[in-house]
This record gives sequence, C-alpha cells and structure tokens, in this order.
Amino acid sequence: MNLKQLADSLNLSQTTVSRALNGYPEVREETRARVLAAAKAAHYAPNSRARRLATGRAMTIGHVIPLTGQTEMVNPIFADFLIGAGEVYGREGYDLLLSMVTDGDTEGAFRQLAANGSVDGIMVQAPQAEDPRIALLQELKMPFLVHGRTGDAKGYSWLDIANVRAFRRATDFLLDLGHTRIALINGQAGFDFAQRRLRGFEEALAARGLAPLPHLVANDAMTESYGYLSAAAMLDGPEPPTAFLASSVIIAIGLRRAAGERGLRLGRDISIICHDDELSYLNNDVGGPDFTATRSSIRAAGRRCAENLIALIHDPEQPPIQELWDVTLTVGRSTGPCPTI
Amino acid sequence: MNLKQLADSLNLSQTTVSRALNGYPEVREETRARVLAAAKAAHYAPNSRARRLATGRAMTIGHVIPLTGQTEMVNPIFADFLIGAGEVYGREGYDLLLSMVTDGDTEGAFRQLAANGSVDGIMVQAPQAEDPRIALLQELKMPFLVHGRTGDAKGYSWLDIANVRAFRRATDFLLDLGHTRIALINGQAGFDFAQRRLRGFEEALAARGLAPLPHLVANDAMTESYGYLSAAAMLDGPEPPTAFLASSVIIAIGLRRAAGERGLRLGRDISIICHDDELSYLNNDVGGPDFTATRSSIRAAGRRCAENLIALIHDPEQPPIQELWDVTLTVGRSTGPCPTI
DNA sequence: GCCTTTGCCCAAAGCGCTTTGGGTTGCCCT
DNA sequence: AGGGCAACCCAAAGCGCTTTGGGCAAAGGC
Repeated sequence: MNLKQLADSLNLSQTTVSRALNGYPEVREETRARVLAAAKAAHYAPNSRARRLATGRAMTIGHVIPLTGQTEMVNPIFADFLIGAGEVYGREGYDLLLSMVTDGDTEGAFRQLAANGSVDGIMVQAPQAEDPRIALLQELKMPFLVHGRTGDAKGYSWLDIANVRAFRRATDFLLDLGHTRIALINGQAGFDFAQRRLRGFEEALAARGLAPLPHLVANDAMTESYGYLSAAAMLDGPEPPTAFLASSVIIAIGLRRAAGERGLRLGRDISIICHDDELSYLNNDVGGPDFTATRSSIRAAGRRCAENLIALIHDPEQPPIQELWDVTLTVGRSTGPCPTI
Repeated sequence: MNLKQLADSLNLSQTTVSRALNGYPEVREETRARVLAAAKAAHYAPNSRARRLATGRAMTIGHVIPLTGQTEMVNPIFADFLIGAGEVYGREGYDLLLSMVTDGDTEGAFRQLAANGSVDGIMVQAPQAEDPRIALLQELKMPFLVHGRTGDAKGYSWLDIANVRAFRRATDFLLDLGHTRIALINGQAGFDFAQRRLRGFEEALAARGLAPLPHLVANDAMTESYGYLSAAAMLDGPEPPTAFLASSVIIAIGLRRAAGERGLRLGRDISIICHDDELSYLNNDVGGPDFTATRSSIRAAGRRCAENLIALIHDPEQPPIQELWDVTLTVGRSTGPCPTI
C-alpha cells in the first residue's frame, strides 16, 4: 500500500492525503479524519526512503564507534549512553544509525556519512585531548555534539561532567581520611577525560604539598583485568598504596578482586573510591552504596546529548550548546581512615 | 555534487556514470577509470536516500531493543553482540538501525519497520520461551534471524549455543568435585536460554538421583547486585550451597563479593562456575582463567548472526539457517572440591 | 451585483538515483 | 555492399513521497 493507492481508494489526490497525514491546515477536519481512518485500516505507513528523499532530511543521527586495536571504546559505557540517546531519538522520530569502524578510518566514515547524506547529525563520544574529529565535522558543516570535550572547548556543542572537580573532591576525601599514598587507576592517557581526572588528582595533592607517585599512576582501557593487574602490581610492590582512585566501577571491581586475594578488607585495610557511571547492571546502590563513588548517570547524559543534538539540527545557526554537569559524591563502604601501621 | 553534475562535468550521461560507478560491464574501462577519477576528485558519493528509493532496498538491518521495566535487556551482552554484528554489516555495506522501544510495543515497532520499508531484515535477540515476535515477523514476510531460539525451533533461522549441554556439563563438573548443594543463579525465567540452562542443571542432578533445591534456584535480570543479593541470602540462610552456577560473569562478580564479605575463599570454601560471554572488558583469562566457566564469545555470535542474516536477505527463499554452537569449559581458580565439614 | 478573500483540493514538478529500452558506431562476415 | 553483431552510450521512465502553484467554489465586502 502506497500513497497513490491510498489516495485512489479515497477518491482524493496524493497531495490532500499527504497533507492530511502530516497535519497541514489546508484540509478539512472531516476529510482528515476519513484519511486517518483509511490509513489505519490499511496499515499504511509512508515509505521512509521516499519521504527522506523528498524532504531532504535523513531523520537519522549517526554514532560512529571505532574498533581499532587498543583504543577500542567497546566498553559498557558506550552501551548505556546509546540507550539513553536512543530513547530520545525514538521519541523525536529520529533513527539511530550505528556504524562500527574497524580500519581506524573514523574520519573517512564521517566524510562518507556527510557525502551520502545518510545522517542529519553526528554524536561524538570519548574525545581525545586533541581530537581531529571536531575540526573535520566543522569543515563538513555537519551538526554534531560531543560527549566530553577537548582543547579549549570553544566554538562547538558539548556536554561533559566536571572531571577535574570530581577527582579533586574524591582525592580530598581520601586525604581527609589520612591517606597519602594514593593510586590513580585511570583510563587511557589520550582521552581528555583521563587528563582532566589526573589534573583534579594532582591539584588536590598539590594543595597539601604532595605530588602523585609515578609508580602509583596507571593508564589503560578500563577493563576489569586492567584494574586487577595494576592493583596486584602496586600492592605487591614497594610502597604500596593505602587507597585507590579508579576511573570506573569496572576497574574498581578488578581492584576489589586483587585486594580480596590478598586478604585486604575494603574500607579498613584498603580504600577504594571510583567514578560510577550508574550502569544498569552494575548498580552500586543496593542496601546502601558499596563503593564510595563520584556519580553521574551516563544514560541521562545520553538522553540530554540527544536532546541537544536534535535542537542543534533543527537550528544549526544557534550558538553552541554547552553543559557541564557536576557529579555527586556518595560515601559507601569501600573507604575508611588510613590504617596506622 | 550529485550524479547529474558529475555526469555533466564529464560530458557523459547519468546512466553511464552510474554504471561506471557500480561496476556494470556496458562501459569501457577507459571511461570507467575517467569516471572514478572524477568522482574521487569531487568527493562524490551517491546520495543514499535516493539510491535506496531507486533500488527498493534499504541496505539497513534493524535491531530492536526493548527497554520496558524489569525485562529490560540493557545488559552488556547486547552491546558486545551489537559490535560483532556491526562489524559485519559495515564490511557488507549495510547500515545498522538501532531502535529503542520504551513503551513495550516491540511488535508495533516491527510493524512500523516493515511498513515503512526502512530495513531489509531484523535481528531478534533474547527470545522468550514463547515469543510472539517470530510469528509476527513471519507474517510480515520480513527476513529475520534469532540469536537464541524458542519453542520447537523449526521453520526459521537461528543461532544458539548448546545451553542444556553447557549447564549439564558444568553441573557434572561440580558434582564430580563432590558438591551436592548447588545453587543456580539464572537469568529471568521467561527467557528461553534460562529455561534450557535450568534443564541442563536438572538433568545432571537427576542422573545422580538428585533434584534442584528450591531455595537454591534464583531467576532475575543478570546484574551484579542480583548476584550479590541472592548469594548473600543463600549463604546466610539454612542449608547454604557449597557451589554456585551462574548464568553470567556479571552475576559471578556479585557472588564473589558476597563470598568475600563472608570470608569465603573461592575454590576452597566455595565454588563458582559461570557462563562467560567473553565480554571485552571482563576478560576472564588474564594469567589463566579466574572463574571456571563455560565460554562462548557473544561477539563472534554477533558476527555470525549478521553473516547469516545477510545471506537470508540475499536469498529469502532458501531454507532456514540454523546453527548450534557448543561451548568450551575452562577450569579456573573458582572451583575446588566440596569442603568436608 | 461584482470582486476579493478564504477554504479546500488537485496536477504536476521535483528529490537523486537506477534501470529499461533503445540508438549509434565500427567491425566482421557473407 | 549490406546485414548482423558487439561495444558503448543515452533519454526517459520510474521509485514514493513532499511541495509549489494554482483552481474552483462558497463566503464576505463594497
């Protein structure tokens, strides 16, 4: 069933039927009702390919996930963000086009999306400290929104959490408990968020005349085994930390495993504080929070990013939309005063 | 730059340029080379909306994720599967359309996708024991592939792991170690995979004249806190289990937390065996496997499912493609003989 | 009573591609 | 010389929708 057939069956023109379905005022309410009823009865839905060609809008937003080697962003964070964004897209009538890039040529993928007009906008996740994607998208005149930010963060739209503040606060919390040998188990060094978190960590230490201990700072993709291995190495090495700062709950789980194997009790023998993205399947808040954590829902961020990107698509001339979210610090059972030796 | 402009600039017809770009034989190789060079120089890419309208193919495959309340499938498993499938789609020139359904009306979403022709095929994940989606897709004459299976598993294409066999084997392994009070921390009862795993568990027990203990069987969405809470309740209750069988690594992590809090050492005081989907960020194989586990890569499954679905789209008349994957059992450090009391 | 406005509807022209159904050469064959 | 056949290329007809630019009544203004 297409528009022509529907129009014929109603003895109306395609124009009128199209207008009736799309809510234009030039059609009598009685006619509109008749059209809507017939469309429903016939299970008619306009062909999206034809509609998109005619309107020139793709009604689609692209997410590009790089899958290259070590940098692979295939972490749970991307999934929950996607869910949040997808909710909004669905509500607003947009499709979500997910594109995996295996050959490392993310820029090529962007060019392709722009050239063949298959998306109206692009969501950018996990920017590097210097990220070429932003300049490219500006050059392509493609609306985009960055989750995170990079460089001076001027001239484009983004949404980010206050990473520096969050990690300064978390570090302060540990310092207040008397810890001085604090380890930072961070994400990969190239990412902007990892650099900001390191800065927060450094600032808090500096304020008390301390500095990060090089052997207690680690950077890598945020997996459980990375958390486990770094903690194991640090705990078994000289000058072991009395507290850990972890960039994700996944890492913290690895830390907990290493601690457990060594008979160390969280919150007593060793302290852990982590950043919690409030992932759906890693709820940290059953019967009171387990890990002490700075928290910010990645899913909520996905929702908001989607809303902002759609606003940007509707009016590309508007000034950049920038949002900085503060995080909350929830005290759980994984932190306690520094044990006196 | 569109086809007409490109053709004009080359003093060729749109027909010839289109054929040159799409590899048809009616055009001289010299002409083809000239066209390709010009297209490249002009950064020309055919408009995908127009192409799709003209060819009648969407070159898109739909994944529909239900987000309704408890049944929400937002787990890490869906993400890794998506990655695997997306790799193949990209390679084969297909787009991945991801659709989140928040109002519970998955069937409506399917009807919509079919009616407006925005996808050529649909991937179905995590089927319920009786899943209406399959009959619906058959009725809609929409090519689809099920990851998992349901009912008698006849007449449609699917790819599944041998759940019954896997859990029978895992249970046997624990029985061989002398365990008899074994707990099963399963997924939600409605899912087909959960029912098959229960069956495998029951069969292994029955072969030794045993039966599942009702207070040692749990069903719920596979989160870490669910694992933690069920283990806590069972360990603190009467007749605590000496071994656990968990339907995912995430659950097993929750079990480990509960065990750790109670001072129980894995593989000595308590045994855990789980099913491991080989999630990228929960590598269970660093320095030898940690959890004893039945394993099967969900990402590889995603890849294979995508290949099979594309084959199905290319030839919808072919007989159903059905694949049953066996799993491997890897022995780790989380299992040991039943402690003699 | 005539002209303009308003309300409602239609025919037809795109959107940018693919594909059908020819045309036009030039070459070989009889 | 003329017919047949490749080899190349083109004009034009869709694909199914939206949207422009009217047209035709009935209603309102002088």
